[in-house]
This record gives sequence, C-alpha cells and structure tokens, in this order.
Amino acid sequence: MAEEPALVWAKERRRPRRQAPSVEQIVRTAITIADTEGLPALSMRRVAADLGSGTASLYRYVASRDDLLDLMIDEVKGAEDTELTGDWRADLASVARQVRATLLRHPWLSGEIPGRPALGTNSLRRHEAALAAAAPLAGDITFVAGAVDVVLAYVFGTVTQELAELQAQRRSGLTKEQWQASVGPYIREVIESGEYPQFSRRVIEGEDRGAEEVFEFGLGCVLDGIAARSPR
Amino acid sequence: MAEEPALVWAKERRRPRRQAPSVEQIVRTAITIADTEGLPALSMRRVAADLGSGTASLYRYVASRDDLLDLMIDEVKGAEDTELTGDWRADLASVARQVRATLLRHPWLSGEIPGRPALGTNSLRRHEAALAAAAPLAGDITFVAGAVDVVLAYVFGTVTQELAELQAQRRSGLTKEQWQASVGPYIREVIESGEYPQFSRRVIEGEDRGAEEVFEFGLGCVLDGIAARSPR
DNA sequence: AGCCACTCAGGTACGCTGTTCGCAACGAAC
DNA sequence: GTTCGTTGCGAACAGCGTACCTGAGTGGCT
Repeated sequence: MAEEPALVWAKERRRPRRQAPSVEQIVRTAITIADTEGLPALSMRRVAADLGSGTASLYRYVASRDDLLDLMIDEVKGAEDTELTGDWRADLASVARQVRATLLRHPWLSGEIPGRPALGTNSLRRHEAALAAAAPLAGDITFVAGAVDVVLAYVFGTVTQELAELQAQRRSGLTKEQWQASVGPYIREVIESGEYPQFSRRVIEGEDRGAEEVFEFGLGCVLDGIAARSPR
Repeated sequence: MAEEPALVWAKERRRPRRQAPSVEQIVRTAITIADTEGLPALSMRRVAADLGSGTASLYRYVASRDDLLDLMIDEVKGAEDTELTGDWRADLASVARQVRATLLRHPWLSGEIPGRPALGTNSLRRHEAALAAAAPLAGDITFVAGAVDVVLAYVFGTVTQELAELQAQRRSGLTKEQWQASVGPYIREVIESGEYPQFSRRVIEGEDRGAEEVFEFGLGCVLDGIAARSPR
C-alpha cells in the first residue's frame, strides 16, 4: 500500500468521481453482462467495474443482488408489446410468440423466473395484455384467466426445454463440436444398450423438426383445447 | 488449539473415521437439505457436516457441486413409476401427474432443471416411459415425441407457476401472514390505480380454483389438442 | 512377523462471492 | 464560514466452491 506522501502536490487529485449510476443504468448493465457472459459472470463487483463505480455504491440504489435480478426480469419484460385485433386466437398466439422471443433472447431468464412471483410493473402490464387478448373467449374471467395461464405455462415449459441443451453447452465452456463429441458416444451407448427402444427410435427415426415448428405445433394443441372448452 | 498431551492415554483416539460416504449417501443427504431448508442452504460444507465427514472428502465421490445437483435431479426422478394400460390418454395423464407430484415434492427442482439436459439414467427411463405411454397415438415416432414434449412442457410450466408464490414466500423468510400483509396492500394499490382492469377483475371476481383443478383443466386442453391432431 | 507402498480422508488455504460499516468529500442552507 | 445531510466507496467480514498436500490406515509382499 502506498503511503500518503507528505508533499501536497504529490497527493493524487481527490476523486473526481462523483457520478451517480442510477438504478436504470445498473439494471441495463447487469442485463448486458448476463446476456453475453451468462448469469454466473454477473457479480456485484463486475457490474460496478463495468459502470466504473465502486462496488458498495450499488447498494445505495439496489438493496441486494436478488432485488437486482427482480428488476432485470421486469425490465426485459418491458420490451414486449402486442396490439390486439380482437381475434382471441391470433392475439393469444402473438402474446405467446413474444414471450418465447423474450425468453430466447435472455437465456438466463428461464432459470430465474421460478420462485419469483411476477408482480413488477411490466409483468403486470403484460399479464393485463394477455388477459385482454383472451377476453373474447368468455365472459367468465375465471375461464379467461385459466386459458392465459395454460398458454403461458406451455410457452415457458417448451422454451425451457428448447434452451436446455444450449445452456448446458454454454455452461460446460466447450465449443459446439467438443460438446457433441462428448455427448455423442454416451447417446450411442444408451441406444446400443437396447433398454430404451422408444427413445432410440426417436433419436434414429425421428426427424428433427425445427424449434419454431415444434413450438407452433404445441401452441396449436393448447389453443385447440381451449377453443373446445370455450363457452362461446 | 489444544496441545498434544504427553500422556498416551490422554491422546484422543486417532480418528476412527474411516467411513466412506458413498455417492448415494451424499446425494440423499443433499436432497434432504434442499427439501427441508431450501437450495441456498445446500453447501458442500453443510453436506459434509451432516454426513460427519470432511468437506474435501466429498470431492472423491462427486466432481463438483454442479455435478451433485445433476445427480440429485436424476435421483428424485427415480422415485417415479408408472404402469401403462395401453390407453394413451390415461397413461400420458398419469405420467403428467407424477411429474407434477415430483416437482411439488422438491420445490428446488423447477429452478434447477432449466439449463440441464435430462440425460441421467432415471431421466431416460422416465422419458422412455412417457414415449411408451404416447406410442398408441401414432406410428410416427416424431408425432409421439412431439406429443410427449408438449405435455411435459405444460406440466413443467404450470407447476413452476404454482410454486412461484410459495417459493417467494419461503425465500423472504416471512410467515404466511407476514407475507400476505406485505403483498396485500401493493395489490390493492395496483387495483385502485385502475390501469389494470382485467387483472383487477381476475383478482376480485375470479373464483380461486384449487391448484389441482387448474392443473387438470390445462392438462385436458393439451390432451384434447393432441387427440385432435392424432392420425388415428 | 515386519516392512513398505499405496490409498484416501480431510485440514488448510486461495480466490471468489454478497454485503456492511464507517469515513471522506461534496452541495446546500443558514 | 460553519454546519449538516447526502452520497460515493475502500476496507473488512463471513461464507462459498474447490485444489493441494499431509499423514494415518491398510493390504500385500518379503
């Protein structure tokens, strides 16, 4: 540690840093880090470093790392927006596609949503929009709410499945090729064991439909089921 | 630190602990901790302490904390078991109900599944069972697999929603009453703002159906949608 | 029977984390 | 000019996952 010099002019200029980071900047910086380097890279020190401020300063604006994550979640939901046509099926589908897009854009999101009730401003606004989209389905709000919940549950579930392998690969720190090279032999072994006939058929015979197609297939199923139960 | 006594018989018995914890014991202990005290309480030191062994010893049997979580997930999936009747709808529904039960029994599970491909022995066995359940739906394995994926996505999604509030409450460390007392006023404020008419209707008019009923409603929707698309 | 070589539990330590405390510097008010 | 509330933040603390390495215990060879 450098000793305080006796000579006045040798003293380093007393901090010119008097910049307040502001909650919004903190949240945005945190989202950028999580998006590009993954959640584990998101530490308070890291956020502060990227902002050029001291770590402890962040705590003037954000109570804890956990609160920061809540704010991040609500922030990314704010980017969504749907205009409604009055056709419940089309509207609900477009809400679903937007939620999917958001989840895909921020891979850390699906892992952080469990365990947090969605009560932020943007979450509420989006939930409101979803309910409005489904409103033409029935006069009974309980039915409408049920329909929305089912659709959103499906969306969250599929996207989570869709992201699983991608995330695992990223977490391992391997390249795509290395990853496949390490998983491949294991899968082959599983198939050759003969204990998983259906699974083997799926891997060998099954055609690999694109993620989008899979998503739309399931969405169609869900919406059909809802339509069949609608009182109108 | 106690000095080594000169008298032989005063020396504490040289560690009789020559007990190997074994992977299975480690995993089971870890699951118990996570179930009863939540994931944050699950540290390697804590597991070792509960097992009465040294922390570093665990690494002889488990490569990392992350690996331990993988093992835990696969372990809890091993408890599931379904016998198939040949009626795809009933069988797929019972698989779905079992997955739900597992997710509810281990509240930490839904937060850890995202980002991990399900390739463990038990995961594969369960996936195999689900495919077998859906097999009567079609000869085309791609369709069967799609149906299974949709059902499981829905199940995972709803249970995650179902657990959200419960988990948030637990995380906050408050009692149920304290929690409601802190959330209630906020909700009231949101409603009184008048900006969320549908949401307000949902809270005020909507009847609070039980979680089970909600689950079955959505499951019915999904299965109907699949049935409508089945080539048979 | 004696010794050696090997296995492996686990103490210790490193680098990281989230978070708190209290001080130093500033702007405004008097 | 002095005081006072506000704000940035260095330093420190407790606790984490994990690597290294010591030394005790045991099986096998002589």
